[in-house]
Amino acid sequence: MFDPVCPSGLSPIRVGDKWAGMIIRCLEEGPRRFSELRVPLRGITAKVLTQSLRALQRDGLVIRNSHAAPGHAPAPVYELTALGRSILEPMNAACAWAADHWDDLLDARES
Amino acid sequence: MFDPVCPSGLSPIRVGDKWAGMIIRCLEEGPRRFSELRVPLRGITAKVLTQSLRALQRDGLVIRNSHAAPGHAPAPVYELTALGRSILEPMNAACAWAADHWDDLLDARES
DNA sequence: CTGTATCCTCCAAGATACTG
DNA sequence: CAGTATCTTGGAGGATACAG
Repeated sequence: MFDPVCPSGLSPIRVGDKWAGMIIRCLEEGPRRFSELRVPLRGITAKVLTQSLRALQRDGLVIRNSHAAPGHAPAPVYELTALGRSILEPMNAACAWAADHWDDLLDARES
Repeated sequence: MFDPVCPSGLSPIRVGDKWAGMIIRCLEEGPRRFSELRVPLRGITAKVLTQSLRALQRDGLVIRNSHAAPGHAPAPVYELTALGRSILEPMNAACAWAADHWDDLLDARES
């Protein structure tokens, strides 16, 4: 299990629901299709991915484009909106914090 | 209802559990006692405040000091650790983002 | 492939009552 | 004042089956 907000799991900072941060990370490098998202997000079910994506659309962070080419099956792609890209900044700040203080967080838990 | 991460409620960025961000904000200006925290955090029950505080202690963000003076009842105070204060930085980044994009978030929801 | 429809489980969070 | 002890519940999230 990895963390949207960096190394993995311990950071108290979250973005949206359980998967939202990771979805945003997956869309960072460009538009992706439904099944492409399911690969890095191992373990997510179709239902939950749909739910998270709908929530991100509702909040204006992600947009769904239905590229229907004639003679082809419709191939919708999801991509970040400008708003969605803008949230990468605070996410990266959170990520940097988590990386900087990883040892402190680990120490606090085990002691 | 207000938001740990700024204006109020809509921001997809969260810190810890439901109350953690707000608790951290309440401790920003100095140590506070249990009952002092319950005032700004209106509606929180003793049980849930205890739980959140224990989680913050476990993660090393908050420390509980039991100032027992002779002849007085014990008066524990909660305060941020250095680690706890350090998380204010990414929280403020998230806060700034939320403030900057408040209108976008509102527009996305209502349309 | 891209979903929707059901059903189920678990747990965060609240209500309430009680204790040192 | 500063909690602990129970009980309850709404909803997030997962499993599985089915659909266009």
